[in-house]
Amino acid sequence: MLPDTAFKSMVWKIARQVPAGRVATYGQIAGLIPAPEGISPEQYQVARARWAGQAMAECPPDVPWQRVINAQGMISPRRGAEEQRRLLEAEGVVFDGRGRIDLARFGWPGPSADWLNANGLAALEPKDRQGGMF
DNA sequence: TCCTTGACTCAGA
DNA sequence: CTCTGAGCCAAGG
Repeated sequence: MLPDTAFKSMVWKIARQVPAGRVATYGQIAGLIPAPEGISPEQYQVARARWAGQAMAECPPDVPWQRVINAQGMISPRRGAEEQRRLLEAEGVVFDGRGRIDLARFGWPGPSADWLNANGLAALEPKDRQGGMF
């Protein structure tokens, strides 16, 4: 589904950096990855978050997929959502009455500057801009 | 070729 | 703060 395999690999690579007990959002992860070849920055800007979601749907077993959630601090409804919540709670993540996680407390700050440099990435853009799905 | 269907996000009411 | 609507790319039927 995703045209660029490198993009998917990058999403997974970043997702693997999220420590237990912390959560990252699709847009946050996608925001660290430069636009794939052939995609205009404008288009990428609005579609990347959905792409990140798509990439997570195909992630290999060694990726802590449960630590990636949507920008509202909630688990995106789908098959397997219950298990995701269980795994997160087991790591110490707390959900409020409506199934939301306080990103101020459990949100992942992002990879270190060193890690970004080592992987040829730029720092997270100021504001994660708007979404757009697949 | 047309239509549907997604692990999304943000602006505006 | 919560809820709604619109924008969005690509694969598969």
